[in-house]
Amino acid sequence: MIRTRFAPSPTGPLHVGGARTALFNFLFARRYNGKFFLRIEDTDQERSDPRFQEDILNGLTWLGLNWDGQHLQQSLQTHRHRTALERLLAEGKAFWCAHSREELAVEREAQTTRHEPPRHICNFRDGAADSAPGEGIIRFRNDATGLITFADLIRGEVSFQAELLGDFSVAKRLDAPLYNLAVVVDDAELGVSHVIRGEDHISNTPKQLLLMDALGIARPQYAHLPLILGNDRSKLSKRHGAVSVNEYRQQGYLPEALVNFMALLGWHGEGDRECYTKEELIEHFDIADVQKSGAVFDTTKLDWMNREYLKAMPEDDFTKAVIPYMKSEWQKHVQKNPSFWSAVRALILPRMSVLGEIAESANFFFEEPYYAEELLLWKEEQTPENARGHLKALQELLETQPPDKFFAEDLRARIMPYAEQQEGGRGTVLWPFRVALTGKRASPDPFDIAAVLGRTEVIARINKAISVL
RNA sequence: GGCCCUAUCGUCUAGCUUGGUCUAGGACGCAGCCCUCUCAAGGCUGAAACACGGGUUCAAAUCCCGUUGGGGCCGCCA
Repeated sequence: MIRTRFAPSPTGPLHVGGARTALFNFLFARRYNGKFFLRIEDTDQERSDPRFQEDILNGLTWLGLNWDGQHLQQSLQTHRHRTALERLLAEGKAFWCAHSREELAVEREAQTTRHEPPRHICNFRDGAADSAPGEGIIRFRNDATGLITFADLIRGEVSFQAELLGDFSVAKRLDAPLYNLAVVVDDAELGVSHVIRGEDHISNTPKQLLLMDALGIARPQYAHLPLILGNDRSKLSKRHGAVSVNEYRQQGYLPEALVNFMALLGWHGEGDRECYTKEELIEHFDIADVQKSGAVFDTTKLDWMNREYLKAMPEDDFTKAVIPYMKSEWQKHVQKNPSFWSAVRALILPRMSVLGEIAESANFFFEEPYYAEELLLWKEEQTPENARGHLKALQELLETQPPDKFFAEDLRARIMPYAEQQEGGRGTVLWPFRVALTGKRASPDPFDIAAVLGRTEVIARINKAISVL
């Protein structure tokens, strides 16, 4: 049975790199009807924060990456870590090291200047007289020689020289395990069959392998995912901009789009297909199809993908999703006027990448626009007098337009013949018309907008524009 | 500095296992055209890549070696 896990540390909000790792673990487990677990690695008391844990859980839930059973809290497992440590100590496979951080730093620096591999071969490893149990930290006594090799599902065979690892640390105290030890013990406890994690963990793997051998734990399969990169091709981090899942959620990206996009960062299915639902991803995902090299997180493609998902969304779902991004007055207006909203939606949808843009792009449907006089003038050459004349003509045409014939096509049929005849072209009429309604350089077609706004409001806005000129 | 990973358009990638069908395919973005009062959407067209050098071979993006570039890790963090 396939068993995977996502094991984030709650030292920051869920970021896209972590989310992608979680996604691949999730897909792999679901693909083979296995289990996907979530374990919070909160052994670092200093840096762990329950608020980050909250953010991680929320983010995964929002993305639809549901894990099996209750999530695990690593800090609650320390009795198991302790048992493992005591066993290693008793068998002479681990020892207490009393070196200070300063001493270790000096040693490392000297090794670097001598071009030697940085490692700590500890002189307390044989239980030197001046090292007392309980003093300093616990290290693994690394007597391994030769190559440590493991098969990576993505990269093939990966080997390390055992001697280069030195006597690495495994715990600060008996009840304060360090990462490598905790991971090994907890993965064994969960029965994890496949460790799927970021490539940045590849150099931890030989240490974990050594610990597993010492503890008599069977090795899982490994798959080290390529890293998600920033624009400068270094590991994606805060300085690259928005990296947390929550930030994307707040901007109005859809979870389906983000999942689809993240899946394509390092994975590619058959043929030219780009769009996959979560279920389709589960069906098609194969760890062997994962790319080896890092992928830049380029949000322009995410924007496109989000637009595709937005356009494909059922109307009610879209409404539900976008409402939180509107002012409360707008929300009320939408709820009271379903046909109005339906028309607005059709006009703004093709112009929208993320839900949060609604505040900017749809304001004129809900509020009277403000604009500078010059904006009403079509190109530089139109005079205010000319524009005012056209607006007055529009006003008359609209006032004589029957209120029940105020659809976009009626208005077009009524106004276009007038606009066509004008010397500077139809723009001299249509541009001031559109600006009077929207106050914007860029917007949907004025006839469509006028039909949505209704006769009274349209005439009022034209009058206002006339008074401005 | 040591170790490890990696290398196809600007970006995400297909192709590499089983050399020839690759004048290297798709998507995003970009440019142009159509549509058009504007901005989108939509339609059409286009520019754009096998890091380099050696081999092996009749033939290499595909196999081998080397170089260079990029990245990661080197914690009493995870």
